[in-house]
Amino acid sequence: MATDRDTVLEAAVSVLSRRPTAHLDEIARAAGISRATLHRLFPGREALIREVGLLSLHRFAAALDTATAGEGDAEAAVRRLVEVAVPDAMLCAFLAGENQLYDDENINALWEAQTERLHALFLRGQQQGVFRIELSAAWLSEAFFDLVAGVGWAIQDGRLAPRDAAFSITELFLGGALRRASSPAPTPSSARSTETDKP
Amino acid sequence: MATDRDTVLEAAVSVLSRRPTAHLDEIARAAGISRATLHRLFPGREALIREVGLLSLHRFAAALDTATAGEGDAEAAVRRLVEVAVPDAMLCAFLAGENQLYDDENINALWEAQTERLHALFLRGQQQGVFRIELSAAWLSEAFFDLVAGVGWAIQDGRLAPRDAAFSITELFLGGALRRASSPAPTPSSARSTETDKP
DNA sequence: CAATTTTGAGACGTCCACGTCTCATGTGAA
DNA sequence: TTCACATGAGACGTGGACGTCTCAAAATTG
Repeated sequence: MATDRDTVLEAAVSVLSRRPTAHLDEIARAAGISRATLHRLFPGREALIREVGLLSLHRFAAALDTATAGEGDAEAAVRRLVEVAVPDAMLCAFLAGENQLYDDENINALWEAQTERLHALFLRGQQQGVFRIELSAAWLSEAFFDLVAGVGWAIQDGRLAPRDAAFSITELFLGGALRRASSPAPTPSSARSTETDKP
Repeated sequence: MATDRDTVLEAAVSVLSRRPTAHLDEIARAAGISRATLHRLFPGREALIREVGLLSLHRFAAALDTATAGEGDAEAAVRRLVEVAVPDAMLCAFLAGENQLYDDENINALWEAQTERLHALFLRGQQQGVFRIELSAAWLSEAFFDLVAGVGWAIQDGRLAPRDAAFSITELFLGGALRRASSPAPTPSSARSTETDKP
């Protein structure tokens, strides 16, 4: 049963995303198995968190695939991506917290690749004229991933209902990222000047 | 020199926010002091991270204070808050990652208090009619903090220029949170229904 | 039912980070 | 200069998590 490993890994994520220093006992108990079995599945702690990272990255890559994030209207692509990525939001939360501390070259390359795909999506949206250009595509990618990760944490802690997650992300993010048809886009230079409160 | 402790704590944040399992050697080196001096300043690891949490919470509370987040127009309050909170974004990143794993009752109470202040700000904005009501105030608080934390990480990793941080957060977040004057607000129920891509 | 495999529980030994100590060096004040 | 104090470097003991092992119980398979 190859799915058994994934089940354990998902349980590990739910623990590690909140308490990165959790003992293996705790992770094993969260997965419903004994510490011995955990060691039979994964040689050690290092291997475990490495596989957790890989699973998370593969899941996110799969989300980008099934959402066909690289094709068509960028706004629609973002909506699809959110819908598909939210179930794995906790894995994204783990990635956001752990970020780039892996020595594994393979993992870093995978991470870079997915980041690049996200970046390309928002860049395409800007070229299509649907996303604002005052906000850099890099920042849009960053913020998008932060919101997905935040949703993962919030759901785990019971602060957000899972059924509201996709709607919440989509509305908030697109509201800030989409270029409003009517209003002329403010230039970054004009907006950067320290604007005070109200006229 | 009371500021010495804070300097060390800030250095500790920059390490711990990215690698929560970092050894004390690493933290000491990041702070430019020896492990012995680190132990002289803080009795142990537990005390260190506890004080890091306290510093972070106090800084965020101070940001809410100096931004007078509890008064006046909610939109202007958010703009002020972003401007003041961004310099301490890394501390928020630490809080976001560590979240609620403290046994200390004092810290948890402090955390709850600041969360409540944020929540009240967005609730007030909704009552004033400036913030969208389809997005719950709880979610707005959550997302706001996530973005600030994300900016902290991004700045540390050099993915975002510090001078762009406040503008990026403000524009993206307010763009999604502000109620657009013209368009009628979509109801959550209508929006929740699985909307496909484009008509 | 019998045989095989898998799992859980527990007992070890090992290793490393932590906490404490001492001592030499460096720094500031008298 | 001299003294008092703080700091850095290093050694040392300890505790606890980790990794490995064994054995009994349970599950699966025939």
